[in-house]
Amino acid sequence: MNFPLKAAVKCGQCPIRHRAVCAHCDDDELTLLEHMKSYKTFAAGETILWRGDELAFVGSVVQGVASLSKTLEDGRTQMVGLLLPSDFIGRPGRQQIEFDVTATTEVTLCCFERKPFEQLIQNTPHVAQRLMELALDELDAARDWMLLLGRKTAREKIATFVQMLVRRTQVRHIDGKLHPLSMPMTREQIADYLGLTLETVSRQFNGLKKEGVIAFSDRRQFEVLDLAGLHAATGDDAEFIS
Amino acid sequence: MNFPLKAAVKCGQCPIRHRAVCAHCDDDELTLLEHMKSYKTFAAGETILWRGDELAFVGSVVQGVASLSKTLEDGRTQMVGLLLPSDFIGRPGRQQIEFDVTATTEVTLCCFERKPFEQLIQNTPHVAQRLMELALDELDAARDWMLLLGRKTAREKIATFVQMLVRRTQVRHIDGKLHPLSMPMTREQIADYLGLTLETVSRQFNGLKKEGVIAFSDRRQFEVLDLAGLHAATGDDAEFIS
DNA sequence: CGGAGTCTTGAAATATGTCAACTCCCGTGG
DNA sequence: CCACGGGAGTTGACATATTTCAAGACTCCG
Repeated sequence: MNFPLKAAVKCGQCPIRHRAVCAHCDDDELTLLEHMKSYKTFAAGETILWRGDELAFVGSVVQGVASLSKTLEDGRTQMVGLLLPSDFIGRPGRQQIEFDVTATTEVTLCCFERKPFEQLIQNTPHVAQRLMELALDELDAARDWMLLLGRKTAREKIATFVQMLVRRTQVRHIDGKLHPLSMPMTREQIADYLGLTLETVSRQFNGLKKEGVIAFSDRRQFEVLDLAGLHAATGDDAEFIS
Repeated sequence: MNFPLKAAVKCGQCPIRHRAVCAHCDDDELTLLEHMKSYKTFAAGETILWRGDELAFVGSVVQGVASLSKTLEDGRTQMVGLLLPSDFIGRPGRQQIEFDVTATTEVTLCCFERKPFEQLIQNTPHVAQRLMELALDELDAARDWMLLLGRKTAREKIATFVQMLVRRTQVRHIDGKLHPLSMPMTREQIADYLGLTLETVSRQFNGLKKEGVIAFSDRRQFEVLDLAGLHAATGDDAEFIS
């Protein structure tokens, strides 16, 4: 982790201004936050927080991807959350977290010290409310993931994962074909996210490739050729696709 | 569902008074709630809410067990939450839910109409705060369940499930042996909760029985003979057992 | 007593994991 | 510039946990 830089970017120009914890803030509130915030950057693979750590700071992901993961006695691990830009780390009233937070790619966080931030929440309903919304969104995502982990086949898991990437990284589509996307994680990380092994992940990607649903340029760059085919491969009930 | 009975029980004597959404309320606030609430009872197996339903009411589980579940196109289903007494159904700002809510046993709910309840939240920070705490608790539970679904073996899943029952139903222990507990669900429901088939659930219960970890009196009544053995069988990291 | 739902148990099928070899890619250092 | 090395990814053969299919046992209730 490099040294915390004091507020390099004005909140007004921040790329996550309208989606992060500050989304509902007015200008006055934004000024308050601006004085409290500092940026921290973590290299890919670096651990941001360890399970059980005293939570010194909380904050939003500005750039890059971070992940939450849990580990069993014998080392098996499961990702329990993927944090993309605008997602928040740390919760009011929790001094510690029961999972590791790791930088999956290089990550930039907009951090606040926990104590002052919690005081701010008391008098800033806009922030408290947004925090609630973010928590509920995470809960929804967690429940979708439970369905995936408990009941989907390897193929469905991979298709769902790709579909999520498409949704969460805003991309333009040109006649049903999507602009190139990049996998923000290694096969092993994907495996830990989907409850599979990295070999199975590799095989299923190649399965979808052979069927012409996706195409790889690079091992990390791909595009979706058949969006309908992708949806069909997720196993989800079509009636409820959002 | 029987007819809603108007506030049969005084909040002061309510069994979930100190844990439900009203936990932090003072007497005045409680009086407010008391005028809004009504009880509804659902028989075992009855559906309380369908996925996609307009959410007319929200409320707390007073008695019994309800479950949240999601279903795939072809009918595979996964429980994504188990609601025990004091747990809350419905979230501020959400008009609908994206899972089915079903009564697992006979369930009594303490209900509020959604619209008035949401207004009440605005002026009652005690309720809003408690709602946040409950949501965060659910998020924690969901993440533990993701680890279970993605990475645990059938045996570990069953052991974890039993452990959860022990924790969530307060029971006295007598020299490491626990008073009889009852399974609140069928083998099939347990299977849907754990991402297994009912046959596997049955086999694993019998496995733990043969090893003397648990003992069944009835098919639904059992006791834990070896609490340490149970913990060991969950696969969880001992250092972090709470 | 009969029947339906629930649960158990067994044998066979299969999806995914495990183990191992090999390729590809990229950066480093001589 | 090339050789080297290591991490990441692929592919194959085999092992196995869990599912699937099927039959039968138990239990409650009309």
